[in-house]
Amino acid sequence: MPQRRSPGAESAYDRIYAVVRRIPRGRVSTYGAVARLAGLPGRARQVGYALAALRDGSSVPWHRVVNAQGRLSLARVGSPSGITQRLRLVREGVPVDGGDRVSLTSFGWKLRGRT
DNA sequence: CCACTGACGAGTG
DNA sequence: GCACTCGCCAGTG
Repeated sequence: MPQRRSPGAESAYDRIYAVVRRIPRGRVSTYGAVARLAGLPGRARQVGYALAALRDGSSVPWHRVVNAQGRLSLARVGSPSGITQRLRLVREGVPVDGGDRVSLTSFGWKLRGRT
């Protein structure tokens, strides 16, 4: 093991993963929102970087994170995982249109839990 | 150390 | 809705 971390000092990645794990099934959140909830306002890019570092089989529901426009960024960059993301979302009941977009208005994760 | 890239966001035209 | 700019930060060469 490389280095031991100081107690209470979690890495930014750990906090990001912790937030993503809290996104309810059938709902989606955005990179910016996750960053903010993780205590990293303005660092949405780092959220994307953290998710990109995830491996298959991780307990982090990364497919529930889309960009601020409601688009599947993964599909936008032509990544094959975009198909997986779309499939998983639809399977959870989140409709994805032909432009790889989801309605944040209806399915965006709101802490208020309004329906 | 510098330049470039990338699962992003907000602002402007 | 689209194109462009700037801000942010980690990783790579």
